[in-house]
Amino acid sequence: MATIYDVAKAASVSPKTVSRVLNGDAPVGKETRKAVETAMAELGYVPSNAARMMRSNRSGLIGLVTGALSHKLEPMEPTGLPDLYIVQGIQKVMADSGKTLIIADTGGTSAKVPQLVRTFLQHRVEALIYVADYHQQVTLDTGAGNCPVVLVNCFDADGTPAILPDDECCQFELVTDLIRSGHERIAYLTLDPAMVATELRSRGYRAALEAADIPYDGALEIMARKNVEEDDGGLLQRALDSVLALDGPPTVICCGNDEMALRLYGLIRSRGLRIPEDVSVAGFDNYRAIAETLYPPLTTVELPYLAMGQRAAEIALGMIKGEDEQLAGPEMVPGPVHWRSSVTALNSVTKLRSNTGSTFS
Amino acid sequence: MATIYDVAKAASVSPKTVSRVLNGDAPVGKETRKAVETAMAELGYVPSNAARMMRSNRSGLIGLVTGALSHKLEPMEPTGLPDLYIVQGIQKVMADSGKTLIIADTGGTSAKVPQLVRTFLQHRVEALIYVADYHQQVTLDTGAGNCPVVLVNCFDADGTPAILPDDECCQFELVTDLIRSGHERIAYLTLDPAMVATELRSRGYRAALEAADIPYDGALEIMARKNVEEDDGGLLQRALDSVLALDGPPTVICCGNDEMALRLYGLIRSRGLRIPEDVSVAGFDNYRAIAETLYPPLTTVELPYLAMGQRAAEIALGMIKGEDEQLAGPEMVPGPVHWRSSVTALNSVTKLRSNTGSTFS
DNA sequence: AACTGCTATGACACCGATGTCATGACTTCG
DNA sequence: CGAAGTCATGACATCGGTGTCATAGCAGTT
Repeated sequence: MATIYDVAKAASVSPKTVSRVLNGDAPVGKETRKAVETAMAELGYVPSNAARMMRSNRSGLIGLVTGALSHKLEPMEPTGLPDLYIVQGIQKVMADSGKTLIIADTGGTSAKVPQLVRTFLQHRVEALIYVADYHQQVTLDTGAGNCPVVLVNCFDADGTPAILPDDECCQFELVTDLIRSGHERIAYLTLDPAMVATELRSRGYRAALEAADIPYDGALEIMARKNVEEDDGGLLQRALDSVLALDGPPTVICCGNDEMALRLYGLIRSRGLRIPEDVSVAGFDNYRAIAETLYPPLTTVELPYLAMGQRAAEIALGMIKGEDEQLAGPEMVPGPVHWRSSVTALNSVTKLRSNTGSTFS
Repeated sequence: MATIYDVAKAASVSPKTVSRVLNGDAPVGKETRKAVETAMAELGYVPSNAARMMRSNRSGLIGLVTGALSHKLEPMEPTGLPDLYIVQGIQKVMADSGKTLIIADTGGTSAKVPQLVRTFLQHRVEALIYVADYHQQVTLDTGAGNCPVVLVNCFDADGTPAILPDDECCQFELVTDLIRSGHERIAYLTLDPAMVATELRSRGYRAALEAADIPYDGALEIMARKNVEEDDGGLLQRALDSVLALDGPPTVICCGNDEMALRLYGLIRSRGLRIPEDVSVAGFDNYRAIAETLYPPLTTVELPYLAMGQRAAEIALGMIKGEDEQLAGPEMVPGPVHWRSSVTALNSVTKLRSNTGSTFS
């Protein structure tokens, strides 16, 4: 690989002059510049980041630790593929800032994290971003020293900057939209309560009811999914039977995620009911392969993973620049409701329903 | 950040001795070693890869160019998320070899590739891997010079080493398994013929029929999906009607992918038919969120994305080591059939069907 | 005793960039 | 015309490690 000295020799100038052409930080004669550029092209010269970094101490690298690449091997997927969208958001912002992402995967074992962080520090990353595969609390033993750290889709007890999906707000918006469409008996089949998101969404569900002066009916909110092998879908089936048997059966059923909704479609139809004429269904995650492919297409909420990734990247960049806007705790990012035909309007003023609070479609 | 000199001073030894402790490439006295290790721990010393690289010329970095992170923003997803599994496979092998992955995303614009490659070369990556989001031909203007390049899920005209899914073999295995189960009238609803995979799979389908002495009936093989906005699913509906109206209707319907199968479930049931009692269904991709969630679970083929990634990484590592086992063209990797209850056996000798050719379950 | 061989360590140059400072040519101004 | 300022360029040190070679101490050999 050609070095700056080779180029200098070929162009009959000093290495420093080549450096000046490269960085444009000092005036260079027209002739000289042309000679240098020719030499560079002929030799296929590409400057070495390593050498450059030794003086400047700026690696241009951002370290990203995630389980995104491995967690899909696990049998249980609590949600869709949030982390990938997050990584995507981060990548986009970083690329626009001229930073290069270096990625390491935990392989599902958080014990590997310190090792991975060490590797990153060896490469002198300018910031570290940790992306979790679902909304959870973590205890990160980074040993990252003074390297900026941002958590995404997770938070810790030490007030490390964190970007989180606003599960509560999302569920609130969805249920509020349902209420605007005339629904009042709204069932909610929840995910495993062990998940942080479950509790948050439940709050959003209740808050929306309360805001509309609809009394909360505990019989309508049922846990219908457990993250254990024994849950073969039986929970969902029983939950459905339970709410349908109520005196005032629900006109719409909210699901903890889109996969649950997909199963529910089958269960509802096998009971001879139509969607949405007899009962409406709403999901969560906007898992498009499901939500858009189902018939009728599924009304669901999109967690703002892409936006979260972007925001996390912005925060990280800010911390690199030393801006003191360091948020000392979690920042919640809301996401939009995707209204599709799996939910029918019970009143005629459908148009009242608008995309409140959504920042993107 | 502490340097090797700081450590040397703290331990009252020469920098070179610290280096020896780090790399274990020469004997170091017990006492001395302990002193150095203590100093390193106290100072939180992490060696700089940049400095190390300047002498050794080994960056420990592997460059990965992909559209994996952005293509899911596109409205049309021809297949599942193959590239992610590929990246996962690569990551795993590279991590095991102590290499760090640096990732850049094309953002869907292949025009960005030269720029990305340049960045990688600046970081002196030891190899470049390009991952496409679906099986296709590419023309890569890398300008990578003498840096090893491996293509995954795509190939070019120059004989660059490439790892490809064996679409033909996969479809062959699936159809052969169907035939073993007693099916003879096997419909095949294909994807857009513009895709490389479509033609290959079609060949596999016909080869399986031929191997079993079942005459090929063109009326059973219908294009049912086009990658254009106008295709709202109408093609699939008409294709289904068409095969069901035949004199000898199919006993099993193969789909170009799992999403198509998901839609087909709905269409078949809306015609009052049961799956698999009245007609069996098979998919393609083993898109688990769909295949395992549907009721009944979907028989489908898994393209060996993970294995492809691993293989690509191995090839790349081999090229780095300078091994001459360089394959000069594409290498095809087969994948396993996942047999689930969406296909019924028409004969009683179900047990004949075994996981032929599958290397993993 | 002189020599060989091994262990443990340090001095020093070097990798490929860039920051600092110096220098020579030329312009501009009082 | 001489002083001051600008432009274009180069010499040299430096960043943080590692390769090479030298050296000193201490067996073991003959």
